Amino acid sequence: MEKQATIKDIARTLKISTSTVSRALRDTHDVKQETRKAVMELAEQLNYQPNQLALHLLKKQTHTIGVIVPNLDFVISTMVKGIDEVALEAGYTVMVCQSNESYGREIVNTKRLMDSLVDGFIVSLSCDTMLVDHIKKIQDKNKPMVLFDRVTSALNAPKVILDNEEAGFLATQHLIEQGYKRIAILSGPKKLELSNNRMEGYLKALKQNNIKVDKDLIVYCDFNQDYAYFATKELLAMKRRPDAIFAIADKMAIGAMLAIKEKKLNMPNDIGLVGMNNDPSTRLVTPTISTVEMPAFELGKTAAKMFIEMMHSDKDMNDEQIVLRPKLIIRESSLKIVGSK
Amino acid sequence: MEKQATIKDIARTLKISTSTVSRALRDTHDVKQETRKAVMELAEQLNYQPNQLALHLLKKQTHTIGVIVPNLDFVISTMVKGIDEVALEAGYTVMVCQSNESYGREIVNTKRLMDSLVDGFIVSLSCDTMLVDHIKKIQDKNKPMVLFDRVTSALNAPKVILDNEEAGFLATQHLIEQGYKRIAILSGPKKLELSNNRMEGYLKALKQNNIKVDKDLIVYCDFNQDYAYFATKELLAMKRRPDAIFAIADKMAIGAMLAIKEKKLNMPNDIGLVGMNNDPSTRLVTPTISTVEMPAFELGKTAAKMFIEMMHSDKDMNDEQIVLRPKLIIRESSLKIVGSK
DNA sequence: TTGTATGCGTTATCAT
DNA sequence: ATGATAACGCATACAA
Repeated sequence: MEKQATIKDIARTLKISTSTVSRALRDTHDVKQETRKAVMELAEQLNYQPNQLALHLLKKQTHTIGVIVPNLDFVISTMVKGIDEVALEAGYTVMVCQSNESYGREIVNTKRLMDSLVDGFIVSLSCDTMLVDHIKKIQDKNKPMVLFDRVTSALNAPKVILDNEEAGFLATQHLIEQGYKRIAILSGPKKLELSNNRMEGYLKALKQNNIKVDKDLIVYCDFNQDYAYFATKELLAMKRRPDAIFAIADKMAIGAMLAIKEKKLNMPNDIGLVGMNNDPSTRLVTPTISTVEMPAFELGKTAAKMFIEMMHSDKDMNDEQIVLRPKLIIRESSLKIVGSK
Repeated sequence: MEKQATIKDIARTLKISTSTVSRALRDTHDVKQETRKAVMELAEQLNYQPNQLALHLLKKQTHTIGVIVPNLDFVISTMVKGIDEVALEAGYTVMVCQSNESYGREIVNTKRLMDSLVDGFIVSLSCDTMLVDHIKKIQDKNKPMVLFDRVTSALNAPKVILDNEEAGFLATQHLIEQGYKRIAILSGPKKLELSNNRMEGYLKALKQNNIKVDKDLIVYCDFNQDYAYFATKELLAMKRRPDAIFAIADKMAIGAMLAIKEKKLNMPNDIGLVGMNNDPSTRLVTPTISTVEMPAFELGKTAAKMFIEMMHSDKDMNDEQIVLRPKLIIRESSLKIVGSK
């Protein structure tokens, strides 16, 4: 309806200067009780709200965090919720931009937010991202930035991640303990370090158990159900097919499950399956799918806390890295009851 | 690294006035080729980027849209993706705030964004929202606002919604055609008009088929799997239990499914089930769950387009309402093959 | 074609 | 205790 009232309006009406109004609105001292009261009352009456834009320009900060994520699937939106929670409490507003797994989109988004809109960034890389110059630009401008979940060693920045090697190890070791011998891995895009780390956990488990690595059982896949479905079909068509599959994301595990069912193979008896992320659907399908859970909400919160700390301190935090622990959740798809075979 | 270069820096270096620089950077005429070229080159070299905050203050707009959503589940994040797409193309940046289905949180979020941070809002209400004064305030300040998906007639604003009555009708009519007689509905919170509209579709279908309404078969439920699970258990414990259930959201349908399976009832033979939203998990479970699909991405895009139109025109659009059509997807949970009983 | 002055809303510095 | 003024970075009406 009406135009937003400003300090000037108050000053004019009360026939005092804008500086006095400004002070009355904030300071406790240096202003007469009487004036202060008058100002407060009029402000209330006019429903005065300080113009944030003016403050932003003046203070050169916006109290806004740019959050760049590859998409908003279950796990990531849980992380975002964590970021949100901490940010809100610290007085920050969050701008979430999804890059849709596109490198180009990620660049556009960071560029747009960079130009004085946000104080800093919390970033998780898209699958598609190879070069990280656009991220380096953030650092060049001295804006605080924290990487989380999908990080890269090409960037020297504070990071909050899952212990992905441990996750890969847990899943694989579990399959081995259940008696599976030929364990395939559906890994993610090679560009993502997270894929490689989970794979290293897989390799480590094989090695510790003296199982020879079979290159044919290592498949690189997109984070995508359909792709995983086709990849699994191929795996199952091998002369010596795998007797277990570790998919490094539940979306892919679901794709694998569909291929396995189509082939009329029984889980866990004919073939074992473990996914990762504890996506709600893994509990709903038949059989239920074992998975490695990551503390997504906690991870988001931690990233935000780290960001806030980085904002408020001036020490170099680029070497800091917080690693959270994954947790194995055993369900039907990989649990061979003793003697059930 | 270095401080961001400003127009002043360029002016000083080139020994010309800031206004000339400003013009050279934008206008085509009114500036000598020579000067223009010099300015452009120096700007390039200094990596000059206009300070958005200054522009915001000057123009009194931010080219930012505040998007308030109750959460970021599958359907909603699909809608947000649609909003994002259109907004980006139109040169707007999107600030997504999830209210977590909390009335209080919704208020905090709108308030925070309102204070000169965004040019307007695209809003979907939280389950919990009863009063809409905080939304009315947006309108009082003459900020464009579009409601989508979860809307309320308490607000006079442009709206983009699904034809929820039609959705309810489609689902119920389908169940009736499959021969189900005692059809229960798991409806959502009464506060949400969307719940009531879907329910009206349900009632309409019953009426058209001369089926008497049984109040015991109408259950109000939270949008939540667990709640639906317990509600369904109660329904199934009735002396004359329903032989079909329409859950107005897939999350609830999943809850219902779990209760049905626990009771060892067969879908679709002993009992039929239809959900709504076409959540990916409905295709994964056994049996697959019939559902009513809404064009979520399209709905988001439409809302954003409407918002942009509202920004650029000054005609009163408060009475506009765009209604999108739902689509029934029949799957195993409700399809009785003829003679299969 | 270019420069000067003013303003967007606020706070901080320096007077008074 | 309060006021005048400058500044944040930019655009624009008005002069020249």
